[in-house]
Amino acid sequence: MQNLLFDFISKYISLTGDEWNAIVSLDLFRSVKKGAVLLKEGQKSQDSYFVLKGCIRVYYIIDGEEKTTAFYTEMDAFTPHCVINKATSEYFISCVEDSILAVSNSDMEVEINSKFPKFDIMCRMLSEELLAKQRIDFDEFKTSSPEQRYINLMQKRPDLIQRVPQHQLASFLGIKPQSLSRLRARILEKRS
Amino acid sequence: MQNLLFDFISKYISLTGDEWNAIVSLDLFRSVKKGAVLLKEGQKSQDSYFVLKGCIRVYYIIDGEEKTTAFYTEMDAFTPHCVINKATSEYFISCVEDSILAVSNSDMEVEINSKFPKFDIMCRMLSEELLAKQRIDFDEFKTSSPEQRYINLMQKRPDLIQRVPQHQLASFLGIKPQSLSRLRARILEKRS
DNA sequence: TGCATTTCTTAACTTAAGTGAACGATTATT
DNA sequence: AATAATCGTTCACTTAAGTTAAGAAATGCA
Repeated sequence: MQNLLFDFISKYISLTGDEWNAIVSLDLFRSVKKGAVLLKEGQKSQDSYFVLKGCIRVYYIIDGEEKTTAFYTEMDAFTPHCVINKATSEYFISCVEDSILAVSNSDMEVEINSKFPKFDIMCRMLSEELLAKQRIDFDEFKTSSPEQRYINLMQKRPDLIQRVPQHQLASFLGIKPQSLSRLRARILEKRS
Repeated sequence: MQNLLFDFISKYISLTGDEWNAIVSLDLFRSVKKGAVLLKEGQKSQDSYFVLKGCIRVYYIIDGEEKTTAFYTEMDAFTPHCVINKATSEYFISCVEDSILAVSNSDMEVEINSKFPKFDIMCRMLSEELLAKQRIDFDEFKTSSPEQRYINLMQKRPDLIQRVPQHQLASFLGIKPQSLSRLRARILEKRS
């Protein structure tokens, strides 16, 4: 399981044994049960996540309704907004499935980064890449209809459709669960 | 005008005279006329932008139609996707108004960053911040209706409504120009 | 296992966005 | 200054999403 993290980091920088040992010694790995809430609205946190196995989701509660806006799965990295701007969280994070995560807090990161400046470079590369990628996702969302978004999702993240409840998928696509049901029926209709 | 860039950088790191001189000597500042196209779909580029004055926009041409997805105004920094992943651009960038930009290319950045590692830290902080901020914007977009999005825009970026053509605003809000007209009339109706 | 809760789907109705077209108003172009 | 092109708005009509409600299926819990 640790190998996955090693492989991920190796995409950005090459690690010496010492550097890798420093990471391992941080004891980052956590098993988390399905349904567990990692962060609540209004809480403060310093934790960043890397998903080794499983799936976590970001959701808001607006007028008593859950609105899911993001899913992170295997090999996805995620630092909540509240960690960056040192405020209280505007959203919840919970586990969609039993998951294994690498959880690092910002103190650890400051320490590791000061010892190995290479990690700063990695973090920069990673967040620049994620920023540009997310920009494209956002653009795609803006420029397409709910039906197109669902079809895109089938192509780009087909696993999500299987492993995530429909009502969570719906708000992820920016619509209501009933609309998603209807839209799926419409697509099946067309295919036949 | 240069002061604006200095102030911006100072939000992240403190600069020595030498460091600031190194930046100034790069001769980054460009005047760009309204309507000028900075990047075309299919082109390669290494340029990142920082807006000192004016406004630039990102747009796609889909089925012959322009779809505007982003505006960058005073004190906004923007690195196109194609610079990060070294591919050809999937979108256009053009000038909404006569503008003054700081344009840096990645070679310069590599050079400056290797001389002054501090800049790597700044880039990391900046892109982490932008990533988290954009995540919130995306979430807000997903969880609200076109009408709510427009009302949000009135509060958060009222200048955009004044300085940008309606049809560009419309696709920025994920709708057609006619719908934006209608929606604005609806809001005025309610206020009276 | 049985009961309760949650989830998904379907349906009828309402509301708002998409579409195509027309119209002045503004802006560019020659 | 005259002409063309673009832009913003309005309208009538179509299409799809939101809403409310109901029922079936799946899930969780006792």
